[in-house]
Amino acid sequence: MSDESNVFKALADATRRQILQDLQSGELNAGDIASRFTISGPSISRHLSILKSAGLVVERRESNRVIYRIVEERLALCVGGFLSAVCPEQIVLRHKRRKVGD
Amino acid sequence: MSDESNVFKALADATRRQILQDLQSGELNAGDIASRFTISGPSISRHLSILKSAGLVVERRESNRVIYRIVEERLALCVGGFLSAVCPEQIVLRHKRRKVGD
DNA sequence: TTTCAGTATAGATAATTAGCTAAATACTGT
DNA sequence: ACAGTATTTAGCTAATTATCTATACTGAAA
Repeated sequence: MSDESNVFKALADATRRQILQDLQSGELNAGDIASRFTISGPSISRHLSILKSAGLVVERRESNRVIYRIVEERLALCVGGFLSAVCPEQIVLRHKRRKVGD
Repeated sequence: MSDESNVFKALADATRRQILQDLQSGELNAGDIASRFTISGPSISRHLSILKSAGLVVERRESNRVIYRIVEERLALCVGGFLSAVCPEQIVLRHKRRKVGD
Protein backbone atom coordinates (compact mmCIF):
# COMPACT_ATOMS: atom_id res chain seq x y z
CA MET A 1 0.00 0.00 0.00
CA SER A 2 1.11 3.54 -0.59
CA ASP A 3 3.05 5.27 2.05
CA GLU A 4 0.52 8.05 2.08
CA SER A 5 -2.35 5.65 2.60
CA ASN A 6 -0.61 4.19 5.61
CA VAL A 7 -0.41 7.61 7.17
CA PHE A 8 -4.01 8.51 6.51
CA LYS A 9 -5.23 5.14 7.72
CA ALA A 10 -3.24 5.60 10.89
CA LEU A 11 -4.94 8.94 11.38
CA ALA A 12 -8.40 7.51 10.76
CA ASP A 13 -8.64 6.28 14.34
CA ALA A 14 -9.47 8.71 17.14
CA THR A 15 -7.33 6.87 19.70
CA ARG A 16 -4.30 7.14 17.46
CA ARG A 17 -4.88 10.81 16.79
CA GLN A 18 -5.13 11.38 20.54
CA ILE A 19 -1.87 9.52 21.08
CA LEU A 20 -0.18 11.84 18.62
CA GLN A 21 -1.61 14.86 20.40
CA ASP A 22 -0.42 13.51 23.73
CA LEU A 23 3.05 13.06 22.28
CA GLN A 24 3.10 16.61 21.03
CA SER A 25 4.15 17.89 24.42
CA GLY A 26 6.96 15.39 24.75
CA GLU A 27 7.99 11.75 24.75
CA LEU A 28 5.98 9.16 26.65
CA ASN A 29 6.47 5.48 27.32
CA ALA A 30 3.91 2.87 26.36
CA GLY A 31 2.52 2.52 29.85
CA ASP A 32 2.04 6.25 30.29
CA ILE A 33 0.19 6.34 27.02
CA ALA A 34 -1.97 3.35 27.92
CA SER A 35 -2.93 4.89 31.26
CA ARG A 36 -4.55 7.80 29.45
CA PHE A 37 -7.09 5.53 27.82
CA THR A 38 -9.64 3.04 29.03
CA ILE A 39 -8.85 0.38 26.43
CA SER A 40 -6.46 -2.45 27.22
CA GLY A 41 -2.68 -2.21 27.13
CA PRO A 42 -2.35 -4.65 24.25
CA SER A 43 -4.78 -2.59 22.22
CA ILE A 44 -2.71 0.53 22.81
CA SER A 45 0.39 -1.43 21.87
CA ARG A 46 -1.27 -2.34 18.60
CA HIS A 47 -2.15 1.29 17.92
CA LEU A 48 1.43 2.27 18.62
CA SER A 49 2.72 -0.29 16.17
CA ILE A 50 0.39 1.07 13.50
CA LEU A 51 1.62 4.60 14.16
CA LYS A 52 5.16 3.31 14.04
CA SER A 53 4.81 1.53 10.73
CA ALA A 54 3.20 4.65 9.30
CA GLY A 55 6.36 6.48 10.32
CA LEU A 56 4.44 8.83 12.59
CA VAL A 57 6.27 7.83 15.75
CA VAL A 58 9.62 6.30 16.56
CA GLU A 59 10.44 4.25 19.62
CA ARG A 60 13.52 3.67 21.66
CA ARG A 61 14.06 1.40 24.60
CA GLU A 62 15.32 2.77 27.87
CA SER A 63 15.92 -0.02 30.37
CA ASN A 64 12.65 -1.90 30.43
CA ARG A 65 10.48 0.87 29.04
CA VAL A 66 9.77 1.69 25.46
CA ILE A 67 9.64 5.39 24.84
CA TYR A 68 7.71 6.90 21.96
CA ARG A 69 8.29 10.16 20.18
CA ILE A 70 6.21 11.78 17.47
CA VAL A 71 7.80 12.45 14.08
CA GLU A 72 6.34 15.82 13.25
CA GLU A 73 8.08 16.18 9.91
CA ARG A 74 6.38 13.05 8.66
CA LEU A 75 2.96 14.41 9.52
CA ALA A 76 3.71 17.82 8.12
CA LEU A 77 5.11 16.52 4.85
CA CYS A 78 2.55 13.83 4.19
CA VAL A 79 -0.68 15.32 5.47
CA GLY A 80 0.41 18.90 4.94
CA GLY A 81 1.54 17.99 1.45
CA PHE A 82 -1.84 16.55 0.61
CA LEU A 83 -3.57 19.51 2.13
CA SER A 84 -1.59 22.03 0.19
CA ALA A 85 -2.25 20.08 -3.00
CA VAL A 86 -5.97 20.01 -2.39
CA CYS A 87 -6.58 23.39 -0.83
CA PRO A 88 -3.48 25.43 -1.59
CA GLU A 89 -5.25 28.68 -0.81
CA GLN A 90 -5.80 27.76 2.77
CA ILE A 91 -2.65 26.20 4.02
CA VAL A 92 1.02 27.05 4.20
CA LEU A 93 3.72 24.54 4.90
CA ARG A 94 6.54 26.04 6.84
CA HIS A 95 9.48 23.83 6.03
CA LYS A 96 11.82 23.75 8.94
CA ARG A 97 15.36 24.55 8.03
CA ARG A 98 17.69 21.74 8.92
CA LYS A 99 20.82 22.60 10.85
CA VAL A 100 24.09 21.65 9.17
CA GLY A 101 24.95 18.13 10.22
CA ASP A 102 21.41 17.10 11.02
CA MET B 1 -18.91 9.28 15.64
CA SER B 2 -16.99 12.48 15.89
CA ASP B 3 -17.07 14.85 13.02
CA GLU B 4 -13.33 14.81 12.85
CA SER B 5 -13.20 11.02 12.65
CA ASN B 6 -15.56 11.09 9.71
CA VAL B 7 -13.24 13.39 7.85
CA PHE B 8 -10.12 11.35 8.57
CA LYS B 9 -11.87 8.11 7.70
CA ALA B 10 -12.98 9.62 4.44
CA LEU B 11 -9.37 10.52 3.71
CA ALA B 12 -8.11 7.05 4.60
CA ASP B 13 -9.01 5.75 1.16
CA ALA B 14 -6.75 6.50 -1.81
CA THR B 15 -9.64 6.65 -4.27
CA ARG B 16 -11.38 9.29 -2.19
CA ARG B 17 -8.22 11.34 -1.81
CA GLN B 18 -7.79 11.20 -5.58
CA ILE B 19 -11.37 12.34 -6.09
CA LEU B 20 -10.66 15.36 -3.91
CA GLN B 21 -7.54 16.14 -5.87
CA ASP B 22 -9.45 15.85 -9.12
CA LEU B 23 -12.04 18.25 -7.79
CA GLN B 24 -9.38 20.75 -6.84
CA SER B 25 -9.26 22.07 -10.38
CA GLY B 26 -13.03 22.47 -10.61
CA GLU B 27 -16.42 20.83 -10.33
CA LEU B 28 -17.06 17.45 -11.91
CA ASN B 29 -20.16 15.32 -12.28
CA ALA B 30 -20.36 11.77 -11.00
CA GLY B 31 -19.80 10.20 -14.41
CA ASP B 32 -16.73 12.28 -15.12
CA ILE B 33 -15.31 11.24 -11.81
CA ALA B 34 -16.13 7.58 -12.34
CA SER B 35 -14.47 7.59 -15.75
CA ARG B 36 -11.15 8.44 -14.14
CA PHE B 37 -11.11 5.19 -12.22
CA THR B 38 -11.33 1.53 -13.08
CA ILE B 39 -13.74 0.58 -10.30
CA SER B 40 -17.47 0.43 -10.95
CA GLY B 41 -19.78 3.41 -11.06
CA PRO B 42 -21.73 2.33 -8.00
CA SER B 43 -18.49 2.07 -6.04
CA ILE B 44 -17.57 5.61 -7.00
CA SER B 45 -21.05 6.69 -6.05
CA ARG B 46 -20.51 5.14 -2.66
CA HIS B 47 -17.19 6.95 -2.26
CA LEU B 48 -18.86 10.21 -3.18
CA SER B 49 -21.55 9.69 -0.57
CA ILE B 50 -18.88 9.08 2.05
CA LEU B 51 -17.08 12.27 1.06
CA LYS B 52 -20.40 14.06 1.13
CA SER B 53 -21.36 12.90 4.60
CA ALA B 54 -17.92 13.91 5.83
CA GLY B 55 -18.71 17.37 4.52
CA LEU B 56 -15.76 17.31 2.15
CA VAL B 57 -17.85 17.74 -0.98
CA VAL B 58 -21.25 19.14 -1.79
CA GLU B 59 -23.44 18.12 -4.68
CA ARG B 60 -26.01 19.83 -6.81
CA ARG B 61 -28.16 18.45 -9.53
CA GLU B 62 -28.13 19.98 -12.98
CA SER B 63 -30.72 18.32 -15.20
CA ASN B 64 -29.87 14.64 -14.93
CA ARG B 65 -26.30 15.06 -13.76
CA VAL B 66 -25.10 15.41 -10.23
CA ILE B 67 -22.23 17.83 -9.94
CA TYR B 68 -19.74 17.65 -7.13
CA ARG B 69 -17.64 20.39 -5.65
CA ILE B 70 -14.92 20.17 -3.01
CA VAL B 71 -15.38 22.09 0.24
CA GLU B 72 -11.87 23.31 0.84
CA GLU B 73 -12.65 25.13 4.07
CA ARG B 74 -13.80 21.90 5.63
CA LEU B 75 -10.53 20.19 4.80
CA ALA B 76 -8.44 23.13 5.88
CA LEU B 77 -10.22 23.57 9.18
CA CYS B 78 -10.47 19.95 10.17
CA VAL B 79 -7.24 18.43 8.90
CA GLY B 80 -5.30 21.67 9.09
CA GLY B 81 -6.62 22.21 12.59
CA PHE B 82 -5.39 18.81 13.69
CA LEU B 83 -2.09 19.35 11.97
CA SER B 84 -1.48 22.66 13.63
CA ALA B 85 -2.35 21.15 17.00
CA VAL B 86 0.07 18.28 16.53
CA CYS B 87 2.90 19.96 14.68
CA PRO B 88 2.39 23.67 15.16
CA GLU B 89 5.96 24.45 14.17
CA GLN B 90 5.51 23.11 10.70
CA ILE B 91 2.21 24.30 9.48
CA VAL B 92 0.37 27.57 9.12
CA LEU B 93 -3.32 27.85 8.51
CA ARG B 94 -4.14 30.79 6.32
CA HIS B 95 -7.72 31.59 7.21
CA LYS B 96 -9.47 32.98 4.24
CA ARG B 97 -11.24 36.20 4.98
CA ARG B 98 -14.93 35.95 4.34
CA LYS B 99 -16.59 38.64 2.26
CA VAL B 100 -19.41 40.52 3.96
CA GLY B 101 -22.61 38.64 3.30
CA ASP B 102 -20.94 35.34 2.64
C1' DT C 1 -46.04 7.75 -21.40
C1' DT C 2 -42.24 5.10 -22.87
C1' DT C 3 -37.46 5.24 -23.29
C1' DC C 4 -32.89 6.49 -22.31
C1' DA C 5 -28.79 8.30 -19.86
C1' DG C 6 -26.97 9.23 -15.51
C1' DT C 7 -26.79 8.07 -10.62
C1' DA C 8 -27.95 5.96 -6.45
C1' DT C 9 -29.47 2.10 -3.47
C1' DA C 10 -29.76 -2.89 -2.08
C1' DG C 11 -27.89 -7.06 -1.10
C1' DA C 12 -24.04 -10.26 -1.05
C1' DT C 13 -19.22 -11.36 -0.12
C1' DA C 14 -14.43 -11.07 1.09
C1' DA C 15 -11.11 -8.45 3.51
C1' DT C 16 -9.81 -5.45 7.18
C1' DT C 17 -10.13 -3.55 11.74
C1' DA C 18 -10.46 -2.72 16.79
C1' DG C 19 -11.13 -4.73 20.72
C1' DC C 20 -10.55 -8.49 24.21
C1' DT C 21 -7.84 -12.21 27.15
C1' DA C 22 -4.00 -15.15 27.59
C1' DA C 23 0.62 -16.09 26.71
C1' DA C 24 5.21 -14.78 25.34
C1' DT C 25 9.16 -11.71 25.32
C1' DA C 26 12.47 -8.16 27.08
C1' DC C 27 14.76 -6.15 30.61
C1' DT C 28 16.19 -5.31 35.84
C1' DG C 29 17.56 -6.42 40.15
C1' DT C 30 18.22 -10.02 43.63
C1' DA D 1 18.76 -18.56 37.51
C1' DC D 2 14.38 -16.27 39.35
C1' DA D 3 10.98 -13.05 40.22
C1' DG D 4 8.96 -8.77 38.92
C1' DT D 5 7.65 -5.07 35.75
C1' DA D 6 6.83 -3.36 31.05
C1' DT D 7 5.41 -4.31 26.61
C1' DT D 8 4.29 -7.01 22.60
C1' DT D 9 2.37 -10.99 20.07
C1' DA D 10 -1.25 -14.61 19.26
C1' DG D 11 -5.66 -16.05 18.68
C1' DC D 12 -10.30 -14.95 18.76
C1' DT D 13 -14.79 -12.25 17.84
C1' DA D 14 -17.74 -8.62 16.33
C1' DA D 15 -18.09 -4.73 13.51
C1' DT D 16 -16.86 -2.13 9.47
C1' DT D 17 -15.40 -1.57 4.76
C1' DA D 18 -14.73 -1.90 -0.29
C1' DT D 19 -16.12 -4.07 -3.93
C1' DC D 20 -19.31 -6.33 -7.10
C1' DT D 21 -23.96 -7.15 -9.72
C1' DA D 22 -28.65 -6.25 -10.09
C1' DT D 23 -32.28 -3.09 -9.38
C1' DA D 24 -34.46 1.39 -8.64
C1' DC D 25 -34.77 6.19 -9.10
C1' DT D 26 -34.55 10.99 -11.60
C1' DG D 27 -35.10 13.99 -15.20
C1' DA D 28 -35.04 14.84 -20.41
C1' DA D 29 -36.61 13.82 -24.73
C1' DA D 30 -39.13 11.16 -28.19
